[in-house]
Amino acid sequence: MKRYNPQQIEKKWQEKWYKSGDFKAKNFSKKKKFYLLFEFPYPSGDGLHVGHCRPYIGLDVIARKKRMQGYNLLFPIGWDAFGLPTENYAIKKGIHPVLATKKNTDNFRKQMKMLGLSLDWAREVNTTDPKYYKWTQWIFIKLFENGLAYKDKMLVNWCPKDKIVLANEEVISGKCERCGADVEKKEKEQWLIRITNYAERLLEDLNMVDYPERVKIQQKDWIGKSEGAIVKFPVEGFEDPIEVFTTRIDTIFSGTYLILSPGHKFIERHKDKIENLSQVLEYIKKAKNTPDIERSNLEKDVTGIELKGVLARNPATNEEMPIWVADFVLEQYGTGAVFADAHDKRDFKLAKKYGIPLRTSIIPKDEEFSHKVKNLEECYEGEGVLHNSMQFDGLESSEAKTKIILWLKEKNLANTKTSYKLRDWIFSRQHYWGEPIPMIFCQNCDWQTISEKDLPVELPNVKKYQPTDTGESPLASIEKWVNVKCKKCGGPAKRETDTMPNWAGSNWYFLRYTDPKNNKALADNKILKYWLPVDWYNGGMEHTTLHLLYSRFIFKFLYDILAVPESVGSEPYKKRTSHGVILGEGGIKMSKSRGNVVNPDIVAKQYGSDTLRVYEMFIGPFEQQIPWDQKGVVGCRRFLEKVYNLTHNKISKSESDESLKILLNKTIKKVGEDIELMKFNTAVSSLMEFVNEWSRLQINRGSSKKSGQISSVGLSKKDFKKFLVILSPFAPHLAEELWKVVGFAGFCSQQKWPKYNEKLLKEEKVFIIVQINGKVRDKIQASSGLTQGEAENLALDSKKIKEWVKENKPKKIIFIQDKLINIVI
RNA sequence: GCCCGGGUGGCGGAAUUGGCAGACGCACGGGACUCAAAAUCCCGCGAUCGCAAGGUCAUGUGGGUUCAACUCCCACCCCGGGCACCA
Repeated sequence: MKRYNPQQIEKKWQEKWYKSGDFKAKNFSKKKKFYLLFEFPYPSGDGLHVGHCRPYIGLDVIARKKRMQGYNLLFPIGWDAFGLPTENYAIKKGIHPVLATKKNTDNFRKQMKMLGLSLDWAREVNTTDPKYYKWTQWIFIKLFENGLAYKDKMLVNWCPKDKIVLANEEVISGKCERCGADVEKKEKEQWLIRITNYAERLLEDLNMVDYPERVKIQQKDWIGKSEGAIVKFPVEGFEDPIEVFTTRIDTIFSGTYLILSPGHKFIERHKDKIENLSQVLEYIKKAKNTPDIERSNLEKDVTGIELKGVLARNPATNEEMPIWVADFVLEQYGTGAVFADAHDKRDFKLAKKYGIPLRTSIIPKDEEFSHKVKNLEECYEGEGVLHNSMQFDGLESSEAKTKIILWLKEKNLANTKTSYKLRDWIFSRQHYWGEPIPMIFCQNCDWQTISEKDLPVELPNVKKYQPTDTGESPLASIEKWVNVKCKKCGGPAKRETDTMPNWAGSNWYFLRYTDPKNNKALADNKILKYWLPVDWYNGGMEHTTLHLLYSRFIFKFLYDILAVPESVGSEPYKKRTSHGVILGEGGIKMSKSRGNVVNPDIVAKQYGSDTLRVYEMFIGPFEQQIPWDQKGVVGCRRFLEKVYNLTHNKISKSESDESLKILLNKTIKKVGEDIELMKFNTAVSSLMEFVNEWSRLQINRGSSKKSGQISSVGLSKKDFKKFLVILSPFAPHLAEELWKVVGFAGFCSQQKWPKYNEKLLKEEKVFIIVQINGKVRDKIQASSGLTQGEAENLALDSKKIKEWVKENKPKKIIFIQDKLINIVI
């Protein structure tokens, strides 16, 4: 008997598949299109580990099934290859990043082919390819032309170790996302993108898409919409009032002082009126130099300083209010100023510390607690009933909010206002290995775009890839490249030397897949119209607030400027799912430094790619984190061997055994539904159950093991075909091999996905659970479809039940057909 | 602090959404085959009492709803993730 030898089988089928071109998507095919997408990888020097493989395999299972269901499937692949790791590697080894990228993508490609992924390799894209980033630059130019890209001097997050400006998104609790160093603040000119213009649409349009609820919630939280009011606080002897954003205008009557952020322009503008200016400036200087990590430490004592010599007035009470500066008030949010009262912990703390008067205006429901609040012993931040609030006394917070706004609005002292936490997107990086920003600066004519015909602005060769200590990119040192002529006045001008962040290329790559070779547009309009939107996009949870939000934004922008056909709609991804990370054994993160990385090449070499695929799907719920278990792999190998051994014989029966036929039907239904829900683990286990049953049946038929010729019992040719087809998304190589061995025509991967027979799902014989008072006491076999009366008779007839019931009369009987009967005594 | 997940055998996990808790796989124990081992196959495998039939207890903890709770409600504990002075 032949032995299962995946190493031999797999290579052969991979070659045949890729040669046949079966996985190529066809533009404008009459079949229904389906665009299935996973996040394209960053080709690191370390290669893929088993964790990366999980989403690829999962989506490949879906892809193979969809194709069998008759879809014209687009399942593409590409490389997100700009970025720091490659640059750092270049710096360290002195190898050009282009070469390093080539080496890494070659390795990734080899690994992915080894997994038998049914990708369309003809549409491969690479973000570092000038033909690709020409269009990334084109998008930037369009952003600029539409007033969405601008340069501004600002305090940026500066990583002193990586010497790079970080986006807010790249700062994780005050530390650099990449290297973990404490992030500093530095003032720099930066390109920014007005993503904030799209805040409302990015929020609102979440209603149009099928994303997991937690993804939507994270996006919503990140956008951080809050509705409130701008209130004007007049300042004694000044024309301009201080404006304050608040969501709690119901507490306005307790506002006893104002707090400004250290960078508030009021201070600079009215410095001559501030009596203690030098102390104030010192405080501000200190606050600005405090790293965010310390500023955001809630345990920390609050600090502040009063602006002596200036006073504001509460527009509701008309009382005088001292003006303070405190570092916990943020410049970037709202108006950079707040009114302070007893209903905010920080305001409360600050007032207690410096003896600023406080007053309450909200009473909580709890009576004992409300005493403490009124006596200013405790700070109450919630909503409640108003007091100390003149004509609004006795109102609930929610009602008071609308009424107070109306009242102040009439006096022109307030207006409703919506605020967002989302900030504009810092788009410059001072690094080599990124797309050059296609802009030129002329002293006389200001910033100008590079003409479209001169795109791409290719990355020039440099001697050193390190960023400079001044924070400029290494491009700045190439004078020949930097100095150009202004296209307007012909005078001397300079190129922008900053490059784009990683996200630039990944914002729109899924558009390029539809038409990867186009050199007239980022993609042809008709082709975009055919393929878009992406029907199903899977990716990691870590990209929810970064890549997913950015790419939705860029897509909306492209939609607005008609670079994307209108019929497609303004959301790029119809459905989003996410996968869980695979952890090392023992549940710790897999990482090179821990030395617990499992290489798929080694697993595949030992057990075969199909085993690796099946195991990665079987290991646990797809969207959940799961530790790798090397010992567990063997179970999947045994399963495939069993399939191989069972079928490596003549399959000749014309009709399957009834029980197997029924089970096969159930399995077809279960596997199909589970794949759609990404419940791959239970799909695999139901395939295992089927194979176990089939195998058990053969052995019971008394076939001789000695002869090594297990006669094929139980499964007909027709049903065996169906089985191979539903197995094939998980173990495509084995399915293809057996397809051929048994002598079926064509490729298994080209077959139709089988339909199950609804009639066969209902079993004729069922087990009915008999319970006494909700506890299982017996199971009775009966034909399906029994009525309550029939079931009752059967149940009460049973010996065991008789013993339990004895003389007691049933008080109540609950009956669920074909399932359960519960006798309450 | 706030917002999401999650807690089930020795382990990874199932459980049609309120109806047999522990499918499937690993590990482990016993047996068959073998001179022997590996491989393979069969049996067992939550705890506890019992020779057994069978009983009792058990899904993080404590309460509740229900004929019936892993599933629903309330309170709490623990683990993972996200946000974090957002006015």
